Amino acid sequence: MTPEELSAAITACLKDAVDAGELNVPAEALPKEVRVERPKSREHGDWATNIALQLAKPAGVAPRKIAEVLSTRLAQIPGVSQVDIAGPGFLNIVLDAAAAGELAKAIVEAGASYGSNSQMAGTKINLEFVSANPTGPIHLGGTRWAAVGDSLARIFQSQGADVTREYYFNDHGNQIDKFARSLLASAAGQPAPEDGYGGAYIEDIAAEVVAKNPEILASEDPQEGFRAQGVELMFAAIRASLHEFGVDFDVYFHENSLFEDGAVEKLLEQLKGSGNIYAKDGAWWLNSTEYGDDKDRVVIKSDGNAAYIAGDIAYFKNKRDRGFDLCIYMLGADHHGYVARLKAAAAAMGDDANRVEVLIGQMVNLVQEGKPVRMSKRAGTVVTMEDLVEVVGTDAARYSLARFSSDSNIDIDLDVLTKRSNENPVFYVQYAHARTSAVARNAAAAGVERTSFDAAALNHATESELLAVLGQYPGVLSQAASSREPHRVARHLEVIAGAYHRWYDACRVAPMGEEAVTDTNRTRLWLNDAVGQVLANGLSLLGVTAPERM
RNA sequence: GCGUGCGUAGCUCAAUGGAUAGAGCACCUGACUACGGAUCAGGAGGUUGGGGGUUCGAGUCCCUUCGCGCGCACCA
Repeated sequence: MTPEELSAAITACLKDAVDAGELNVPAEALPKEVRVERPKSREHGDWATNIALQLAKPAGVAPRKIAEVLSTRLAQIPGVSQVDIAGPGFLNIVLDAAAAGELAKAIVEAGASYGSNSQMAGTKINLEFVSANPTGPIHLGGTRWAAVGDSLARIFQSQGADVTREYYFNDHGNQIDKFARSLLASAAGQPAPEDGYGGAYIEDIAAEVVAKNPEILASEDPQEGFRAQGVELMFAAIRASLHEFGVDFDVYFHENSLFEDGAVEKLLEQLKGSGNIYAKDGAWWLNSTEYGDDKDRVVIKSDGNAAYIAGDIAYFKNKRDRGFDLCIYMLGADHHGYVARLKAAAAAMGDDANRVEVLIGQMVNLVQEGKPVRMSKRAGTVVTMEDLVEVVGTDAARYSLARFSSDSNIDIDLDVLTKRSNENPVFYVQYAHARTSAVARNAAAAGVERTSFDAAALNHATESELLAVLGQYPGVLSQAASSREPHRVARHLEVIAGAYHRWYDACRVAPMGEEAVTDTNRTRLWLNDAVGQVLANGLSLLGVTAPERM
């Protein structure tokens, strides 16, 4: 029995009790679904619910009274062996070993689909992340969004959503001009411009452009030549790093394309007629304060040119025209001022601002010897995606960035990265998976096969614990999707790995020595394989491999 | 100044308003000469920055205060 099944059964009991007049609760106070939790202490049973506490106020009855009414009904649920009322009114539930054990078989039979769901089916999501300007390699901050964003996309997909990963490729504007001037300066043997870009990669790209076009410095507009080809090369390098990192975008959207076909101008003309845009001081303004911005923003400058935000509006319209129901933007904390204006951009189109969702993630800090280190090219403390992958590998890099909540700043210690990478919990999880493979190999060698299955044989304390955390996995995925928090998946895998290691320590799968193979051996193999399956499923959502040997 | 996020064990971080606040690392003590010791068992380590409030119940919600990060352009 899974927690979802138990939850559904309790919900039905509650409805029956109300229908039978045993409880007087207004219909609107009844939850659609009763939440079932795993108690921290084993003394509180396998599962617990606080439904009686929640209904006490609307029903106007003491919580323990409600608990008493429900407990007799819950005890009738097949598979439930015991129901206790504890504390202020918690209902603690103990399952039959057999009912709990069935899960092992169900997981193996579900295979890669265990944990999947169709609750987001029919939702077409545009998930935009990274979107770093092609003026340099991807830094640690962008690397974090690559790991988190790609995982989130995979988690959405596991819940049935239709997800497009999108990279907004900014190739229009003066950041790019600075980049082009920097390349030109480097090729001409001059120092980098005042506000330009330095660093070895500029020299490399400039040299590559020159190698391909020996005459470029003497051409009519060398800066334009460096711009066009430099951006191309830089972008190819970024794509290669991302690919190496296991992140491939479905759409690389060029900002330039919004301007080339006059879409922005056309759009601006339309917007002048909408109620969300007004003229003042010779410019046109968007009423972004309506959406929480601290001031309105200029859309068309007094010189008649489009301001940056005009591109955002056009881009949003473009996404909606492509059929996306929900446009999610993952941005760093240095862009949190954008939330209101992106929502205002949607509203300016006459669209629902809730079509826009902005996820703000906090920064990655570098630490060395306990002290913060500023990223500085000069000091050699810029850490790029490639650097990170080179030192710890893609698996450890992705895992260590995805296992933290995006709401927290995270500190990455350069010393830990370079010297003690095996401190990363990814190895704990991967090792557990490799161990399930080793156990399966040994079982096969001993003649243990998944022929018979006796759920009641899974009655050891570590087995009850292991089954419980495996049962929580689908709920964790669902919550990770709805709260947009991939780190929950990683944390839960660590819990499963821990429970597995403890079980391994206590319960053998293969028989010892000359002992005969029993149904217990076979049943435990189901459980072992179920764990391997769940760990593999979860790791794949994080873009991390599940090795059979380490 | 305004906005926003954060503050939890020595360090890095968890904890859909639930019961005794948890892991990893570091430290200490142990484990089957039987499926891989990248493991397991145990110990020590906390006034969840401080102070109020709401609630049957607060690390979590509200107010206040302190500290840190980030942002506050007719730049893109």
